[in-house]
Amino acid sequence: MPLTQAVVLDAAMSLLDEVGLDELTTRRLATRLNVRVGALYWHYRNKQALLDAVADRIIAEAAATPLPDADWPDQLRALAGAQREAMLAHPDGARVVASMGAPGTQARAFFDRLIDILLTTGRDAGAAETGADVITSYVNGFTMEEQARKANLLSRAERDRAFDAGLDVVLNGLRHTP
Amino acid sequence: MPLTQAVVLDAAMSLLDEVGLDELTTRRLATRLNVRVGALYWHYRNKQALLDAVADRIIAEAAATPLPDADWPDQLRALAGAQREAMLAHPDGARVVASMGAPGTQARAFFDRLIDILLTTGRDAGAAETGADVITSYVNGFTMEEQARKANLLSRAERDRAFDAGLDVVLNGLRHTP
DNA sequence: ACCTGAACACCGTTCAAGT
DNA sequence: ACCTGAACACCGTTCAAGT
Repeated sequence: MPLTQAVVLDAAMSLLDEVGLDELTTRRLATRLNVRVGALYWHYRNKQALLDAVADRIIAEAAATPLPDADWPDQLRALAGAQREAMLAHPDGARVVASMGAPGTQARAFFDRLIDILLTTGRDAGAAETGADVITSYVNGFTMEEQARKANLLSRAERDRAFDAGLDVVLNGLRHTP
Repeated sequence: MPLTQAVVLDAAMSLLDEVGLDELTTRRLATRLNVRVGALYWHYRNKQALLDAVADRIIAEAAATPLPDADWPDQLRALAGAQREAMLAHPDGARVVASMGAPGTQARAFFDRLIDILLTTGRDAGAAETGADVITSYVNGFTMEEQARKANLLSRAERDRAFDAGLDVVLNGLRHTP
């Protein structure tokens, strides 16, 4: 049967999981799909478009996480944690997400969930956006650093503690910023 | 005269400034230095080692910023702002810093300045490290996103306001976290 | 010590031509 | 509509040999 965007994307995801971003090449991907390289360009305009789809699929795992029946800081904690998990679940996941050319549907959906929670705290739209920005910047910055440099130095438990401690600072900031 | 690490690094910096990270290739760099590609490998083990040096030089601009004679939140603000400026001053600066393989002398020096300021607030070593981590994660995460996706959508003034608003949240968090 | 010459094993992208 | 064949214009890295 012919290739589809979804089939190419699935193959790209498993190639990423097996070899990491630097070895995720269009040629390897084509070989894996039993197709010549040029065929990929019928389904994705270029490699970056494919990587954007990969990023959005990673974020989809976080965007789908159920909200706990708890207060807003714990809800934000759940989403922030899910976003970190989703990126850590794939080699170079944070780098793929950070190098995204344009936010996809899932990225927007995830961001909107943060906004919605923050709006329940009596913030106006601007303050909610600031809050969502701080959280995503912190999560992406932390996880990028973690995956690039700390994963082989610190245990997973130590990194979890560091992430949670930093997130507490951010959430305390949101509590005390109008 | 023969090449040195410093000469190669200088050329790499100006090539980055002119063409960006994706076009900063060892071959272009060699051409610019009037040398064959292989010569670079006498001075740097590989391309990543050179990029690490580039990253450390970018951070050097922030690490050298003078501390204002102000309270600790304003001092942290100055350092965080300088780090963002340093990355924004070069195309893909945030991506270069975030993709750093190992922190160099300047990265450590910058981090230590954050730690020192946080230690003046009565925090213990662990809490100071958490604080420095939150700040660098936020600054790197924000600037990465900014340079990759927002620079052409929002004006510099709008992005400055967004950065400052988020930084205020982080600093309020530090104020209200023991 | 420092660089050249030359090779090795790759890349991403395009596009006429096939089916 | 979807893919092949084949090319174009590159990559990063290594290393014997030169100076």
